[in-house]
Amino acid sequence: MNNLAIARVLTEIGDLLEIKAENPFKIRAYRNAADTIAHLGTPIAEMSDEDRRGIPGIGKDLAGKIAELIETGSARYHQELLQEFPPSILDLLHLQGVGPKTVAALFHGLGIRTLEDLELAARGGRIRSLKGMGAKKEALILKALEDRQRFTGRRLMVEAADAAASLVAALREYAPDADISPVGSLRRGCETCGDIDILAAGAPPSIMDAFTSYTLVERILARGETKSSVLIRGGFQADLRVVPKDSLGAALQYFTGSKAHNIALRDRAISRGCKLNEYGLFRVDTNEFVAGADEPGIYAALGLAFVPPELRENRGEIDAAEAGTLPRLVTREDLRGDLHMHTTVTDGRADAETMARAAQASGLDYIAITDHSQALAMANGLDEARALDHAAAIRALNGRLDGIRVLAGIECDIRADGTMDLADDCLAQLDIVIASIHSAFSMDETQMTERILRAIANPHVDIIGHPTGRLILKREGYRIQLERVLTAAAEAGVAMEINSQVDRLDLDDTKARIAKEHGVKIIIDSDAHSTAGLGALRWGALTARRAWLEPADVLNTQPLDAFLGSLRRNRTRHT
DNA sequence: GCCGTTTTCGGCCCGACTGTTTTCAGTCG
Repeated sequence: MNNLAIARVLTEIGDLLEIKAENPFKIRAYRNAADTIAHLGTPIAEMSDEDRRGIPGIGKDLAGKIAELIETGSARYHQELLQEFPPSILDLLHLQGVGPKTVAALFHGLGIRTLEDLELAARGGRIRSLKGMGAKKEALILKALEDRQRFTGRRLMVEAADAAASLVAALREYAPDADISPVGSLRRGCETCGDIDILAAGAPPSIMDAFTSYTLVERILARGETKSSVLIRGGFQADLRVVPKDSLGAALQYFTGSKAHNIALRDRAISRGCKLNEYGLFRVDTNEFVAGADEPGIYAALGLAFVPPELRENRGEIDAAEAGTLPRLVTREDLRGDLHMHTTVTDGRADAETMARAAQASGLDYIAITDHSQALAMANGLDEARALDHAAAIRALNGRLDGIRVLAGIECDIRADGTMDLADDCLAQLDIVIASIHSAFSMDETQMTERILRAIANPHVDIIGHPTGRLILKREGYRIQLERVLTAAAEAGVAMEINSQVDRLDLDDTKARIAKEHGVKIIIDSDAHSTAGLGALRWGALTARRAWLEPADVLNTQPLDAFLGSLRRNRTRHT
């Protein structure tokens, strides 16, 4: 069983326990563990029992259940719970406005087991026969069933960012003196977002009207003095919170999350005789306001260095903030070059010169043109002769450009057997080579690992492109033994890419962090297929920040000469 | 179920909004 499968079982146990009205802290323990394991990076199946128990939030009991899952593929405790409740009942729990208490009442009171049962009962007016439920609740449930398809699940960060930007612009126009900004997972730079959270500090109460009457609002879920929720066209839920200006910092902290980070921070507040909420940090005994006007003030009052939003996942950042060892995170502005892009010679939409001028305008000092190799026939991939002609044309381009340097490279396919799609003497004549997999995804883990190891062993390969091949929300990455790949890359001096395409972000944050721990250097690049595509670097940089990367971890933060010198092909060989 | 330079037992984050209510439980983030 892999980490995600184990996490799913633990989450399901948590959900079932909640319907059973078990101890809420026990439920939290299961969910915490599920979240931790889902983001672990290394396969928990390969860890020793002792190492597993060293993971925060995993104790004797959970370690036992995890071992049982790995050894037998299921857990007795989980199966026992499923004897009590049919698994289809969990679908009910995921409806908007339906929680564990409602699910339990529906199941025990009316025998409702499925979404179909629920719809029939609601239409038949039978829900209102239950204690604490009325006609409105019935209507709410029917709405939730209706919205289920359109408004469930997470979406790509870029879609949330776009939707949030228009909404924030509209609100700022309404209340120009207020501090209005996106918070939540969007501010943390998460690769997907489930909803859009917006904070308005110092806005007049009437901003709620501006919010609920925003042109794209389809339905109002809640409307209060300080908090409202709406569904907007395109499938997002958006929440607006209003606080006084004095509470700006506390509210930013509170609504940026994550939940796990906030719980840990409030724990810390309690241990220091304080209480932390969205209005500020207060002494419990005197109710004295300690901090809250600005966000760094909250962290300082708790004895912590300011934690950048991207790190707030309770993955070690609080200890690091206490010890003063937080990284100085890389920024988009630190990037001097972009080493992966395509032109009209293969499947891009602009020629090399247009791409170069656009890159220069975006503040870059150097780029590499890396069109596809021949295996990608549908993209008009290059054979050796065309690749070398293209390289000559790219180098000639430098004579017409001033202030930006263009490198001649290739994104060369890694064939199924691990050999490169172009001959070594061709690759040797280029300035930079990215090796990527675009075919035969469904190999087993060992074969796929050997395939990439063979590519790393080729002395002309500088970078492994989108190393796991995942497409966010669409396709899981191919299965590889990441540790082996990273160890080999570190030894060979091959860099790993963070591909900035919004549906790739590959390596992802967790894996890029592990790469850094293995001493592997990272290259953040856009994989642009048009001039607009160059803007994607922003998302790659966010992912790198979530991976705790500093400028020194990222090769293309360096000036051109130093960058070239750090490429595998140009490094002095140690024998 | 986890966790402990106060604790191996007794803690475990916090507040807003809704609906069905005469004071609050349930849900959500």
